[in-house]
Amino acid sequence: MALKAAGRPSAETLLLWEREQARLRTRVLHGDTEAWQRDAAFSGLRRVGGVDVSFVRGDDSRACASLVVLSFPELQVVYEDSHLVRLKAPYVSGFLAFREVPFLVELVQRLQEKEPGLTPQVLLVDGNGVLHQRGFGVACHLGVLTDLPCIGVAKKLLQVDGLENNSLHKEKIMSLQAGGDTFPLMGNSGTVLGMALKSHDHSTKPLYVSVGHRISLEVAVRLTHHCCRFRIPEPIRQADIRSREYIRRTLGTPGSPAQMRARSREEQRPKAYPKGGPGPAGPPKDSGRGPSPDLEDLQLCFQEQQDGQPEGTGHHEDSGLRTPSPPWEDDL
DNA sequence: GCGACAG
DNA sequence: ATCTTGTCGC
Repeated sequence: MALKAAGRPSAETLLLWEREQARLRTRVLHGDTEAWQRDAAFSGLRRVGGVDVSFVRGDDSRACASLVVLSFPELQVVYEDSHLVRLKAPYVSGFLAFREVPFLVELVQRLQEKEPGLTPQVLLVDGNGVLHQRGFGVACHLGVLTDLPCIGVAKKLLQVDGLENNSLHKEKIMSLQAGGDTFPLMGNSGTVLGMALKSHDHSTKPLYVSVGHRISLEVAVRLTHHCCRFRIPEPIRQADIRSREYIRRTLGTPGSPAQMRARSREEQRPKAYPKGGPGPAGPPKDSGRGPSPDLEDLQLCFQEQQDGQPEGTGHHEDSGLRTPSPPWEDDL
């Protein structure tokens, strides 16, 4: 009865999934249940978790699930667990949780067994909460199954209940001024399903924050903003970076053009230099350099330039004069 | 046939 | 979700 990780689930499966979502939905706790959520400075909040799943390009059944815990408000990683997993369900919009959530629950359980003292007081989840076709996105699903406060943070607007990424929506985005600015996402039903959040001053694309479990929308938005050193909140960003890094290091990307080129370069070059140091025209690369400034951040910002609008200012022709706020820092 | 489509 | 180019600045 094991589902293939690729291919569309049958209509019967989708009906079962819908019933499961409806059943679990009754267990969502709305509103703030923790003392720190009521405090203007989040006093008492010490640990914020983030989860993410990264995928193997050529393989539709393997992925890496990561859970990280960060100190608050410092946002330093104090726990990480990355695990290679075998996917059992395909991605279907509206049913993301059935693909990812089993592994996320397992990561939380492992943490509670090994390091219960590091259990996060709130979890930021890549995806939506109640901003969902049936009001039960992955952040609600994970929240109910773990009973941890959860916040849904999506990078794209899920167009449900009349919400549309149309010109009016884009106007509202452009009207956002400073980091922390928001506008409500009101469905046809008249309910506010979530908030669009400008996560920092120079971010073009907003985040779409919605409630998962045991937290109010206002607190969810304010906390998400407090977690943003760059566009993506640090807990999710660290989980993303670490899960991708795990895949890159263990599986590489066999077969990809870039990997093939990298491999042939690697084979032609001697791995050790027994005598003369680095070969003929080999300037000593970086000898005593400290950790170079977040290389990962640059990758994220390029991704934004891809799925975002081409951002007409992305030229380098305006040399010399001014360096206002480079458009490519959007994801930093 | 066409548009939509969290991750 | 995944891949991808090249460039500036410290």
